[in-house]
Amino acid sequence: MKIISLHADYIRFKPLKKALKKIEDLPEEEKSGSEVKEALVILAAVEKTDTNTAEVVKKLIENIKEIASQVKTSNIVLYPYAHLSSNLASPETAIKVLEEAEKILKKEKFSVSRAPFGYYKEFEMKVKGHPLSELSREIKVDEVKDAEEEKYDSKRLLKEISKTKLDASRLKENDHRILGQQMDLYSFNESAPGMVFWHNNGLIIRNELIGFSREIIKKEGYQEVSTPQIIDKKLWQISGHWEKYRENIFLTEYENREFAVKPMNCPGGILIFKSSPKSYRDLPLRVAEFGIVHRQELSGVLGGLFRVVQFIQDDAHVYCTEKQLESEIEKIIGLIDFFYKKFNFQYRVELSTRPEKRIGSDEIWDKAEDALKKVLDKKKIKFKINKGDGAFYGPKIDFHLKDSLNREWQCATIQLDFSMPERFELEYTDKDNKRKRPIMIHRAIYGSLERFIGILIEHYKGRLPTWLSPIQARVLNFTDRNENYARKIIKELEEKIPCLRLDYDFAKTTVQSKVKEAELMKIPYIIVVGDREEKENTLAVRIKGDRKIQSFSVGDFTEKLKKEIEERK
RNA sequence: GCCUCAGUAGCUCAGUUUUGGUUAGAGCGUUACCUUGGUAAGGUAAAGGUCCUGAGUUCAAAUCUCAGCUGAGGCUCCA
Repeated sequence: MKIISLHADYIRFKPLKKALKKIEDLPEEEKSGSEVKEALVILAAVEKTDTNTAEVVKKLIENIKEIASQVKTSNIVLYPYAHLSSNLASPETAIKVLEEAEKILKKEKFSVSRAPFGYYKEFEMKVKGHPLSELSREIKVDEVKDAEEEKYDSKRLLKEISKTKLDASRLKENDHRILGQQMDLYSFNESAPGMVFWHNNGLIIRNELIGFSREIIKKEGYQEVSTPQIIDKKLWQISGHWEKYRENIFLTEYENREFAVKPMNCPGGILIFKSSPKSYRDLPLRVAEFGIVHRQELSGVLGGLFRVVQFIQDDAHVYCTEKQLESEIEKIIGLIDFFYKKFNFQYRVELSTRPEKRIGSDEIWDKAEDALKKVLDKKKIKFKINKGDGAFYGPKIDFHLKDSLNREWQCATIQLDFSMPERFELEYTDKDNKRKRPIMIHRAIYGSLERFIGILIEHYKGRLPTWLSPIQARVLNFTDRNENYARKIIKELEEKIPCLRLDYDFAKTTVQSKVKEAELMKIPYIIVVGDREEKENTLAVRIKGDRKIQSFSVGDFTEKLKKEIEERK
């Protein structure tokens, strides 16, 4: 807000006609204008930046009071004067500020006149010539200071972010939410609903799964990329997400530009595709991204790791020609089957076909659906057809897995897409030197790492394969006498298997209690050493909960464990 | 988002309605000390509580009322 204060012998003003259409008519007594003597005239312009009107008014009053006491008058004239600024607030805001200021000044025993807002007015005044008779002031509310002044009590707020308490009354014993807590994998907090706080142990599983995927897809000829977390709204308008998916998108802003927190990875990936011209020799182009996405979901659908707001997709986009389509899909189905067999998952397949609202010709849809069907048949995969359930841009194959309550969750997905290449005008130069449009395949194998880990935990009842176990082996000593030998064993194991996740428990309690503790953490290899082992230079190992204890030489055990981890078993 | 249910110590739970009432209890875990043992809980002691948050009713609220948050199951939608 900008003001000029003028200390005048008198001011006379009279409204002539409305300058703004929406302004209400003046009451009769104001139509003839008025005259104020010995006045402090405040020419005022409220600006767009004056959003915190309460603070602005407060500061305006402070300024007026200060000047009024200096020039020794109590007659204030508030005079709207738009010409002081080129960045005016809305008339509503301006009137609000001026009215509020008038009210407060009157309470403080000033005599206040307010010239009508939104009228062309004629005015006449005689300004005194003393040093304080003409002053200009800029009234600014400091945003940072403003935030500080906002009253909050951090101790009280701390009370509000209590830890999330799980109601396990209807859950099975092997529910991932119960096991996740027992095995110290992750937690939730009400301050971030639907978002996972990964503890060290859980993050190990996530990283191992990603590592496994990286290794496999590299062999399959994939590149890997990473795209920004927030991207200008424009991109989502181009992709169509703005219309189709808006209510699920988190919005933010940066320097007066609207940004969307990405709900999907594809549009970002497409920008990489477009960053350089493509040739038919580049196709099929397989690009993977382990991308973090955020989606606003209805609060009632959230649940454990199965349905979350923030998750990582093992996403990939394959850009290919029509001819390559079938073999690419076949490859992806093979890949999904390979991954799911690795975990002994029984999955159910659905083929979703053209919906009523769709883009693309029937011919293309025929081709696309046929391609998907053909590959499924060829692979002898049983599937259910979900008529009309495809995406608006193409048909899809979904892979479903079951949880401990026998509910099905969609994990892997293969989606054909003719829409994005069109909207983003993707092109490659073909053999005949003509520009052609590639087809895009979206695919995810785990689907979301979160959901997949939830299913994994329940599937294995917490007893994960060794390569995924957060703690792969724990060394226990029988008595203090055996601690040195135990440390020697640890050193040897760590030297021979550098990536081994090994820990120990030398607590001065019974072996039974230490074994129990280790079993609760579902540690696959519990290595116990006592006088006997020390004497024979062996290890007594409890393998994957088996009560029959096996004895190994250190060398044999190391070999076995190393092999198992390397082969991801 | 809607319907139903739940939230008390790090974890699992008593206590909460019928009946609001002194300093909110237990087991496990933790810490200290004792115990030196052969594969899912060795002993003793101590520490540990925002009774989800806020407001209301009341002389008095973990307990009653209202609002909100989070979680669970279901509906609907998705990976």
